[in-house]
Amino acid sequence: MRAGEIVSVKVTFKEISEICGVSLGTVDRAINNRPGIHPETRARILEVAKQLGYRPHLLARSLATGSTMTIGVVVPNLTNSFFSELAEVIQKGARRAGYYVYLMLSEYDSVEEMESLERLRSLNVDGIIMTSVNRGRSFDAYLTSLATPVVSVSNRISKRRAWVGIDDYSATRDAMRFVLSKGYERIIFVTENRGPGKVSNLYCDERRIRGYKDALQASALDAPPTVVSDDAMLAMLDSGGALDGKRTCIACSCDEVALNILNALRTRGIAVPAEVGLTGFDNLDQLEYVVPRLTTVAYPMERIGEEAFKSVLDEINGRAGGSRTLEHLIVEGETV
Amino acid sequence: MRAGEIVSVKVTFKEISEICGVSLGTVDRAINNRPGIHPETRARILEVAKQLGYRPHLLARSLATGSTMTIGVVVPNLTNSFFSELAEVIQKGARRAGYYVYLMLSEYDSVEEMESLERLRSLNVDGIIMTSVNRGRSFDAYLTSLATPVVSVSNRISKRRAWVGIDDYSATRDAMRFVLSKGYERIIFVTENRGPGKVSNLYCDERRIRGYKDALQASALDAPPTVVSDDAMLAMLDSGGALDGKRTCIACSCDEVALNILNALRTRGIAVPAEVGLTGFDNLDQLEYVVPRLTTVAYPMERIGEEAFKSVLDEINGRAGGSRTLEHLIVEGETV
DNA sequence: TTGTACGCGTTATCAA
DNA sequence: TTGATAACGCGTACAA
Repeated sequence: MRAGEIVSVKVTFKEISEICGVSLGTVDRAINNRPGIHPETRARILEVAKQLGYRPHLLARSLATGSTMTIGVVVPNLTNSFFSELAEVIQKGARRAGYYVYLMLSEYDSVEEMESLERLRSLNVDGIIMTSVNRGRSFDAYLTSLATPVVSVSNRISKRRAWVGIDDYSATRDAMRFVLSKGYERIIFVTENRGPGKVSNLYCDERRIRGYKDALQASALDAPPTVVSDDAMLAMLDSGGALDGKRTCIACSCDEVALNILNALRTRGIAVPAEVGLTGFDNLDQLEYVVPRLTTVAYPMERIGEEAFKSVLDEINGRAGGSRTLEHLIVEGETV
Repeated sequence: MRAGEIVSVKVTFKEISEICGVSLGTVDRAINNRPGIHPETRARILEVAKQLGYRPHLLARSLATGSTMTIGVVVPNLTNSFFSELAEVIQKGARRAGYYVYLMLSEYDSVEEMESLERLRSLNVDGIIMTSVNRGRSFDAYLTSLATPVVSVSNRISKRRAWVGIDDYSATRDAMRFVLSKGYERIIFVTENRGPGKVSNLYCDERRIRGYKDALQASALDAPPTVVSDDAMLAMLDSGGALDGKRTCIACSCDEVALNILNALRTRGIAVPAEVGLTGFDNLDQLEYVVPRLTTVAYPMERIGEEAFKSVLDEINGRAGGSRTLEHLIVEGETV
């Protein structure tokens, strides 16, 4: 074995201390750059540690210190790029601050989400950022019982819990007003059907639906608000119920749904926006590649990630995390 | 405090043992369902544990057992949905087997990738799956020094290391043959320029380039193989150098690049495939929303994730992980 | 069936 | 400047 060669044997403070003829405490002082050690001793120990390929045992360290420098991130999936963008942004921010990320997926399943939280808690993560599919007082109490800072993104869990997102209500209302200003006589609101056993009554869905309804009711339109699932919307298109003469716009609760509807419309030979209007929500990166450009609601994803991380970090350090509502913007595409 | 109420105080074997008037060993037998304990004792202990809201301390457990039931996943980013799809698939597979995922991003930076690996090693993950941006014998030796199973996906690291992917060479050659069969007289191959400081000579890029070159050289075409970066390709489009009369196809090393080129062509009013052909590689889910349908190379992402996980799992359990080459398929879209 | 004692690798406190 | 020792929470081998 040559000097400097990387070795695969597990080397701990113990081996180093024996070789150097010092105590564990001194090895610790050298490795972790603590004061109260002779420079020469430190140099000698560090040299040996390097030769042996010493690697700190983070589990042992965390057990001793109580801190893991890790935050948990729980999102429904990575398929919807809203979540993968969010996860990536949080990852980068965390890393800059010396933190790392444990990623868990809930699949829009409330039980899986709870299991994820249990595990993160058992792993002693320092904090958790989640787009929660659970919510309400009892869930909030449960989170509190974790004795770990938890901040939510997008889906508000309760009034008292730190939350970062946009004003979904106003954003949707603004979008609907924009649609109405274009002379549409009817707007159908489409939400995502996530399948059996999956959570459907998400906070941000509700806020968006309310924004839609209020915008409609405040308008001169006589057509009542209509909220349907994406499945139902497709069925309506097939039955011809969607286009009954009135100038109609299909407003989707998120881009993901809007893209699917756009495909369905294309398949059926229905022109957008000539025959029917379409709007989304999120302004996903992938919209860049979709023609026609979707009219949607944009907001700064990077800042959401940053603020969410800042918020957990505050709570980790004993300060109040606090909620932040970020600004939104209507992206005037070509589908309305 | 009511019975059954969730409590936030940290509760360990010690508290439970004191309350129940038994030893730590007995608490362990009850909690971890070990034999050699009186059913009544067990029931009593479990009841108390439940009341107190006991949660296992996974760090302590891992320190004692040496196993974390966690695998590390290192990918460049989550923006390219190839990676987010992969991460999600691995996540699900791991979870089904009782494993969890620690996610790290390398940003196509070889140093960041090494740091990620160091951390995963220090966290004592049981295994690692990565789309490596480093490679070669010395890197392979470094991985071996981690004393942790590492299998690579897509980018092969060395001949001896377990790897899961497709035959990039044949896949690209097949795609090029398909393009040639459509009467194209020239094919330009475009790779991704990941920016300064980022890795560019990836294994799969190289394999695809070779497949491209060999297909061209085996053809009747007199035009020499031309490999350029996406930046350079855009410049060529502006200078008009790309379309000089010959029937040309732009073959991209991945869908991500192809989509960007497609946008560029659209912006410049160049019709696809009428004026120029275009192919991608990966068959990303998001292609579903892009018109015209991109001609590309498809492969089963779920199976790649499954096989990769199966391979690490094998190595974790002391068996040889082994490499697997999965099948690919040319997706005949509308861009050639 | 139950209890004891040691080890996992590190940090932290107190003496020396 | 250094060393010894007790945590941290749990697993495990052995003894009772």
